Amino acid sequence: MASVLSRRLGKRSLLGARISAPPLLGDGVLVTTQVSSLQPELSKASSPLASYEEQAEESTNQNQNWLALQPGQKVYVFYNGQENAGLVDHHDPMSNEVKVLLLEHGFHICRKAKEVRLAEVQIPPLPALEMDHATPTTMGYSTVPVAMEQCPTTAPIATASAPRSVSRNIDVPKRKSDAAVDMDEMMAAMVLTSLSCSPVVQSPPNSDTSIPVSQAACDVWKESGDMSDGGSSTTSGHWSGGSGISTPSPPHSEASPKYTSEAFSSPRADDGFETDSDPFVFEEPAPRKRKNSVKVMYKCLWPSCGKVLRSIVGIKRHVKTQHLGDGANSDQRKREEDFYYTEMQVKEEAPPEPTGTVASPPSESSPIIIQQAPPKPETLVPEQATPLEPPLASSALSQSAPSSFWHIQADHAYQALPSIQIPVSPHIFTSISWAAATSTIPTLSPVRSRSLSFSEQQQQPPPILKSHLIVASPPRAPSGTRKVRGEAKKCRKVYGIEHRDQWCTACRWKKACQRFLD
DNA sequence: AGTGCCGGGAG
DNA sequence: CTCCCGGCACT
Repeated sequence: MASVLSRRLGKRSLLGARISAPPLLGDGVLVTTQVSSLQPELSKASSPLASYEEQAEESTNQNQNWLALQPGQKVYVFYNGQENAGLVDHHDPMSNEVKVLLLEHGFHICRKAKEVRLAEVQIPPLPALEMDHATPTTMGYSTVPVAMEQCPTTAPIATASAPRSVSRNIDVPKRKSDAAVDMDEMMAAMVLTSLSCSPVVQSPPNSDTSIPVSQAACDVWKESGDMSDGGSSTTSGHWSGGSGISTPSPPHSEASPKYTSEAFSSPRADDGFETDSDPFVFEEPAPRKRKNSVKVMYKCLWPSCGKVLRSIVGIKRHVKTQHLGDGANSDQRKREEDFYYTEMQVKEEAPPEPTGTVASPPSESSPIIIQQAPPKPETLVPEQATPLEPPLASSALSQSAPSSFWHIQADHAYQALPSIQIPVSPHIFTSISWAAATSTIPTLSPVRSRSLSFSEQQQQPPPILKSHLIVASPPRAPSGTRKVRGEAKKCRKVYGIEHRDQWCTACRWKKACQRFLD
């Protein structure tokens, strides 16, 4: 995960370079040598650098010559048919010409950047930065034009400080262009990211690095709230979803209050994930940062509504009153509301962004659902289905049978069930988390059998069907989950034990017969 | 006793 | 996941 992110960051911009360069090369170290020696271990240590390396490599092709052409840099140029050592006096990025002071001759010549060969193979510490942004490039040289006027003087100076010049040039960014800000933010993010990989060092470096850019960093967390949020939540959705799902769903509803409060009040994921490896560790910083500047809002998901409210209560009321109507079946309504709003993280100062945060983190929305979904699954599915498709005329029955179920072929239904049920729930719940959807699955089984029987019933007298279905669920509760024994003939009766191979699969497996449904 | 099928185990 | 079966509820 960390690597993914870092890769992503790396590609987006070169902050990686920015980050590592100043601290690493800052002190007049000869970039050429230093960097190369540092890089191996650095790249090992943190992925950001690795991506930086990629960048550097990529960049070498196009920018090989000029990107490192800093004033004072030692280069070779052809003059009078032979290669002469010289120092870069000025490199004009626009014309891509380089003014070089020939050491042997003591005067300047202009050469195309292509014709200039670097004295050493340099790994541009920051140049990567420049290649992405024209501004930085120009900026890096912003002082040069002045110096150019005084070429003679500049050159010697440059010579003296040649080794330094590169790094000096590199960590100049004093101005705060947008790009720079971005980079800072990204840089902070990356530093935090990479640092978070090593728990030991985690906190100290964190604070150190983030201090200068704390504000920016905050913004990053907020800005990329989508990204990191979405990313982390997406992933956390997977992780927590995975772990959450694996645990039995009943307990969920029991522990719901705890769950919910955790999810809402303190989004920090570290509590639960302490012992987990990188991915989880990585998540720590984000929630913390976010906690300060982001607040939770609730958005109505009702088509063409999009109302955003601050309180969960408010949104529920809104959904209930505005969209669901205060029906008699308040119990259903109560749960139904939950599916028509989504939690979203909103920057405190900014108004809720509909698009960015709409994708509500599954891991966070699930608690809501779980919290409030009392163990009464029958209504769950139907209720969800109703808004999506106009209520069917045939009353409670049709409501309780999602259309998807109807297409199940009786004979294969048993086998098809697992695959059908699962896809159906997410479809219905749309933005609802898998965890939630999954948690309902077990309890859904009753529905399954009912709807299945319904498909069978379509060929049979409706009255029976109706009564059966309506009565079915209540009676079942007292008698456990046992299905009422059907009257229809079953495979066993029809084919006999001797023709067991002709039984439907379910019958063979001693499951509810799918061929002769009641 | 016969039947239907849930829950769960084995591979 | 498929396949199987113990064991229970019901007839």
